[in-house]
Amino acid sequence: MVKVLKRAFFERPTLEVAPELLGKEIILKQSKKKYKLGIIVEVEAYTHDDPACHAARGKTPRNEVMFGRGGFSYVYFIYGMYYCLNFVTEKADIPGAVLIRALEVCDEDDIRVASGPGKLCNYLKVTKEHNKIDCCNKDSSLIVVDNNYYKDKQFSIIQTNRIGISKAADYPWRWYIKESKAVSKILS
DNA sequence: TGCTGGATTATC
DNA sequence: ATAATCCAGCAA
Repeated sequence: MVKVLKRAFFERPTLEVAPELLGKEIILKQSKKKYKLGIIVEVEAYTHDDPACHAARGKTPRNEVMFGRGGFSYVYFIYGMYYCLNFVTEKADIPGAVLIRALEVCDEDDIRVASGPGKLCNYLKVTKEHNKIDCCNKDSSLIVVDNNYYKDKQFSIIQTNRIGISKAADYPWRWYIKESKAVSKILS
């Protein structure tokens, strides 16, 4: 039984949603019978009053989806070669999103094939075509479900600083699962 | 219209 | 430490 995360899960304060996404499972449908799965083990939060947020200086064609309802995907292209996957949070007109930074995969030889925001999109084959998908609709090609490997296990969450940004670098808005070997980078 | 730098990653 | 490689956002 697949339990797709509901709109109400995403339409809450970004800082509450972000850590709760840890341990949830992303399912991406690549074709009729082909799926890619991954458990979220690392996230970062970006809010409306956050200088590092793409939506900080108003609505643009790129960040438009962040101003809509929660539960939609926000995918953007960066550094000329990578895509990043986010889930929109908060109710309509309040921009906010959670960047998915790492997934743990079970059916691959390399447990770190999706350990980084660019690598995970490469693994799932996420592109700009996956922007603005309603992930609360069970028929969508991209959904987040509550069934997962960590669900019935004891796991601890580490909260620390975000990675790779210059603005508001001191905000402790990155969370990851301590026990996972697929976390992108452990700061010491 | 032109320029700058980025929510990255692999490699030197 | 730096190259790879595009394009959004802003200045003019």
